[in-house]
Amino acid sequence: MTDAAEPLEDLAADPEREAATKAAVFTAAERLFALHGFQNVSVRDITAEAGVNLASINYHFGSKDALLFEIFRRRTAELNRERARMLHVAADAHGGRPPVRAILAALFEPPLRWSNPAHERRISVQFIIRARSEGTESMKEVLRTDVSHLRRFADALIAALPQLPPEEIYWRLHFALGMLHNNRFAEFDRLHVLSDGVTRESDVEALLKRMIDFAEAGFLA
Amino acid sequence: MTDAAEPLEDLAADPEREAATKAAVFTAAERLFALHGFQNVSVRDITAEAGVNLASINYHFGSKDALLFEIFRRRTAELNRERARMLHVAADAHGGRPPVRAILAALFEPPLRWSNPAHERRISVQFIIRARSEGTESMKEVLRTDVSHLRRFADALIAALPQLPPEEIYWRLHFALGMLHNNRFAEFDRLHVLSDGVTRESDVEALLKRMIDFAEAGFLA
DNA sequence: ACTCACGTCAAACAAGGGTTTCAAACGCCC
DNA sequence: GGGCGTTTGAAACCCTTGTTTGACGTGAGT
Repeated sequence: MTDAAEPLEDLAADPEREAATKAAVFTAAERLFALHGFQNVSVRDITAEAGVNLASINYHFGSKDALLFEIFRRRTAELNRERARMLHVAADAHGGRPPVRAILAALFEPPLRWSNPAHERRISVQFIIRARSEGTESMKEVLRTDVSHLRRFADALIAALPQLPPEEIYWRLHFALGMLHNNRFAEFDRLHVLSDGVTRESDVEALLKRMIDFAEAGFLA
Repeated sequence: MTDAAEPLEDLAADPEREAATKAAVFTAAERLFALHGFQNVSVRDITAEAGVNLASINYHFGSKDALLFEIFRRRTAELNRERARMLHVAADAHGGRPPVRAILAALFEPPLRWSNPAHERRISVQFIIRARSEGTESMKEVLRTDVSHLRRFADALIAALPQLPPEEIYWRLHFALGMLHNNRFAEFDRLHVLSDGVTRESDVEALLKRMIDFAEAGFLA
């Protein structure tokens, strides 16, 4: 098996000699999984794209599922950290009770900004979104039970909207997340066809504002 | 194994005696696909659940993908038909220009009503939602290019909101659909954990009202 | 120079997948 | 009842998959 005390520091700035092929596998896998789906990518596809040997995945990660899970773990952790940071900043700026709009910004901004075509983490966002619908059982288990991250946002919204019953808040948060998770390449394509090219997904700043406007109105209804 | 050769529900318009096993395969496949995902269900799983021979799928449908596509075709057609009907009724009731709320109701009501635990088509809705994220290439092709159904709703919304630029309408329709497509079993589970059991997905009427309230406010923002 | 841990490589393995085959059984019509 | 197209049954086929194996190369430590 591999080592148990895994250095879970970021792989972007890694000690290049020991983890060269491991990093190559990681990035190639993330890319292929995000583009074609988890089940439609074989370990041979990944190792071919990364230019490494077939056995590398099992040697460095243990199994294909473990590799998947490690990508999932790292990317969701990064996303959650950035979201929590923004929520914290918003709380500080508003005396501990940020308004709905600021909470929604903390929820939407990180994934949206990262979806910018020029951003290095664009593919990571697509990977995370995909994990939600086609993830393995262990990933779904995490998504289902680890709600501590989301609870912060729910609590902030409950504090910002004291006139609404919490049940209503939970549902509206569910709706807002649905809006967000629908931002997949395939859905953009459909929208592009429907609008005859009017909609431009590449303008993420405009999209972010649109999403926040829509969701804020929904919360304040 | 179980009483599988029982479903005498006719298959829309089939001579019922010859298609007994075909119908059994159809319903078993829809159920398993909706519950466990397309790639996680083998033809052996389906034929075992249906209590028919392994070769039945290839004989009656040609291939596993063709079976998938036929279920997809039929269920989306049914859903689109019902939606179009409701939109038509709403248009008649409002002199050809139904308000936003009526349009959203036509969009949300059919899939939501069918999601009622007691409804026979509950599983079909989950199947359709799944097709959007894990469908085969041919299914995605249909979803991407066949936008005639959705165009009716977009046009109705544009007529109902003349002060908004069409681009804005398209995006908000995209958001509304995201809200809807997020209604998967797994997401309900997560919401259930988060809210500590406060939210009840079984109350589809309340959920429908909540969704329409939220989306209407977003459109009128 | 020897050792030994570590990474890499080609090859093979075992399992599961969808599909095909062909004989047997069935249903219907003359 | 006999013929004939259709459906079912059990078995096999063949390909892809993830994983494992054991040899080989490398490089630092003594």
